[in-house]
Amino acid sequence: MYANVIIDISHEKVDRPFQYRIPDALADQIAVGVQVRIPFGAGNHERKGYVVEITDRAQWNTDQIKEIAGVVAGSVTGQSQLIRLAWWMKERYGSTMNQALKTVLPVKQKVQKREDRLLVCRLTEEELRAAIDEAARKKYRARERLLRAFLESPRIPYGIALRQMNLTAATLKPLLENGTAELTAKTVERSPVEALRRRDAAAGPDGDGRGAVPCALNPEQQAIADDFAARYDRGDRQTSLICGVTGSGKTEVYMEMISHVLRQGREVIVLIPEIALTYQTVLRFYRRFGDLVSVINSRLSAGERYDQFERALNGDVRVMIGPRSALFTPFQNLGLIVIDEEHESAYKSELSPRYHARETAQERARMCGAAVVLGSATPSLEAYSRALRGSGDGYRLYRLTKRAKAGSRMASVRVVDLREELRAGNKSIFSRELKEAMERELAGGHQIMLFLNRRGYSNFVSCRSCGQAMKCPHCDVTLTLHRGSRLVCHYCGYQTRTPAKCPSCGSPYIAGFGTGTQKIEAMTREMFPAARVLRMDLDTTSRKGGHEEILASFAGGEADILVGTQMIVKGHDFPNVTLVGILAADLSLYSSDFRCGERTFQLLTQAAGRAGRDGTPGQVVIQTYSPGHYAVDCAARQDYEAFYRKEMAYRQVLRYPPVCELLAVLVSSRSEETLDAAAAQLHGWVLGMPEAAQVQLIGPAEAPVYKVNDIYRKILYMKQENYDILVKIKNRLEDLSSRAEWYDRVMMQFDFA
DNA sequence: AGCACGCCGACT
DNA sequence: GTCGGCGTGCTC
Repeated sequence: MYANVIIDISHEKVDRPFQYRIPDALADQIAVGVQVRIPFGAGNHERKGYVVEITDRAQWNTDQIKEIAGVVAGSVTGQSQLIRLAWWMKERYGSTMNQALKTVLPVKQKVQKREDRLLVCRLTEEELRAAIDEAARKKYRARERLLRAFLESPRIPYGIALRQMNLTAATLKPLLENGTAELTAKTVERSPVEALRRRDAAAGPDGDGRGAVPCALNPEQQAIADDFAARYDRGDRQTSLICGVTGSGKTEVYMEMISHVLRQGREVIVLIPEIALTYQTVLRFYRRFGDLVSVINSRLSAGERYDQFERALNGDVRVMIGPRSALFTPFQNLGLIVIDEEHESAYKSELSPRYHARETAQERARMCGAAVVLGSATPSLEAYSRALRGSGDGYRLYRLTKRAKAGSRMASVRVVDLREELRAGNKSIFSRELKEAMERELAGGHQIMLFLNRRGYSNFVSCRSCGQAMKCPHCDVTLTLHRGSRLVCHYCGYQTRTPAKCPSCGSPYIAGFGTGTQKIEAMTREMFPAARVLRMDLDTTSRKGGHEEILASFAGGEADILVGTQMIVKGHDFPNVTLVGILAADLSLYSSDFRCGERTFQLLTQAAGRAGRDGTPGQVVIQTYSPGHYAVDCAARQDYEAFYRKEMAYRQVLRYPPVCELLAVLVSSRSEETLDAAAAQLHGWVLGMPEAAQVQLIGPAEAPVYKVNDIYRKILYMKQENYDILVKIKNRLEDLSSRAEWYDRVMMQFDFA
């Protein structure tokens, strides 16, 4: 017997199967998907590879075929379906087979015991605060950070997991010696399900966990679940799109569908964007399905993730919840894939293969006869247009129009024109209307969320004399001002201090511009000194668990105002929030991405949905310089249909997806001349192809950020209704460029939008 | 990717 | 005469 093996080298030249003999001793261990050790090349160096096929036919001179040296310990067997999925991904997204296999097949890492010891603080709160002040005064930065972590740790009073912080022995030792802190042998649970069980021991799942007690659905929800079940039973596997406003109870419908599929002995994958994958979300599934549920998230180590996959393979787990990568859970009899918040951009991978979870889920489902259910309050144009198409390759559209909770009303939304404010002499970041509303709600003892859509816009420093902005020496972007006077490049990580004099004109008048969350927080405190303000952004959540801690403390009423970026608007329930302020709706509106209108609409709609969910009427104030823009206007009116028609018209005119397929070819090089030559040649090649007349070519033009890390970048776009034609062109370009003179000095990346 | 083979310049 | 530069080509 022979095994066809993909060698673990991501290079086009060796990205094809190599055939090896299976020694008798290994015959029972080798199956498709197994990782093997094989001698490779003239030096017979041992490398790893994936078995992708087993055959009794030698496709090579038998005397030249080498033997498999061994099986990599603990590799997964029998996932031929995932191998086929990897092949499809390689073809669809243009990666190497090796890269596709790596994303699809879990690899068993050394299962390192993650026995975190707990560091417990022995001080009272008062003493702790004093100790923090002292550390701050003496400028013991590491110690201050550690002591603050105690204070901010709500789960176990003043206890933190040791590995949570990068502690140096020098910091820790004095604290242990003077009795400030103590190390306990108690381990901290790493597996989210373990942690869940522990934290929810009292609540427990309803019923016995197997087909447990369902909660009552309203007639609308029930009708959808029934229709789905009927279709499922007669083998109809058309993709479903559930379109329902925030709070309309999509999750209950998913659970009913999941129940139905589980009863047929099949398994289920539920995809949720990482950012919404919180304790509360998972708890709902756990309550319904108990031990059948498992969760994976990015915080799990590779080994822990593997453990969860192994449990799925053994049948110990039958519902897997997780982000994009959970799609590759090795279930044997997968019956349903649910993708919640289908429109989220997190479903598109940034790494090669740059797959989209929605498309890949549909392919996986097709392979094993499973159904796909998508859900969103603001569906992607791709999904909604297919839902409107109906039969054929269209989706089955279900609508949830009522809010599930009785008495909850939609928020009232007001749009404030910031240009008017400026004309009226108000230069503050708070419009008069927002300020008044905030004062009113604070007086009423309610909570407020302030949302800053900061993407693509942040603090920068410029010279007031010559107007020159401080730029990264390696990239074509302005540097972002961080805490203190640190200037950071968000593309390459370059850091510097704010110079004392302008580097181009020598003027000492240098100042920060723009508005970041830190600044908003400071201004909020200034304007409302009595209010307790909490900030949530990348800086405050970078620490593990920081995200949930902040949300938990806000939900617990420990603050009146929460200031933050995108992450505060994603699927959290704060019953006491009656006012949501969107400080600058247009910040994401004018980027160079053709989806910026869609993103803005989704973000604003979601932010607006945060207010007034529990019977208390909610208000939303949207501040903007573009009150007339349809993305802002439609979001204010909570009118998805109107937005869809406008946006679709725009895509139609400019032939953007989903009207057309779009292929972006990103070429980059250290040398501008080489880049120009390569881009020009690519352009020429496309023009010379027989399909040239049918594709719309744009560029090559400089990429939105032309230089990153001292590497120059250009983009060439191609539009075509027929996806296969673009793939053909892509393959031909790859082939031609591999023989080009500049091949090893130019990077090429293909991305299907 | 890595490693061999192979064909031309400055050294014991 | 030989050691070593890295250009081209192959890997089951």
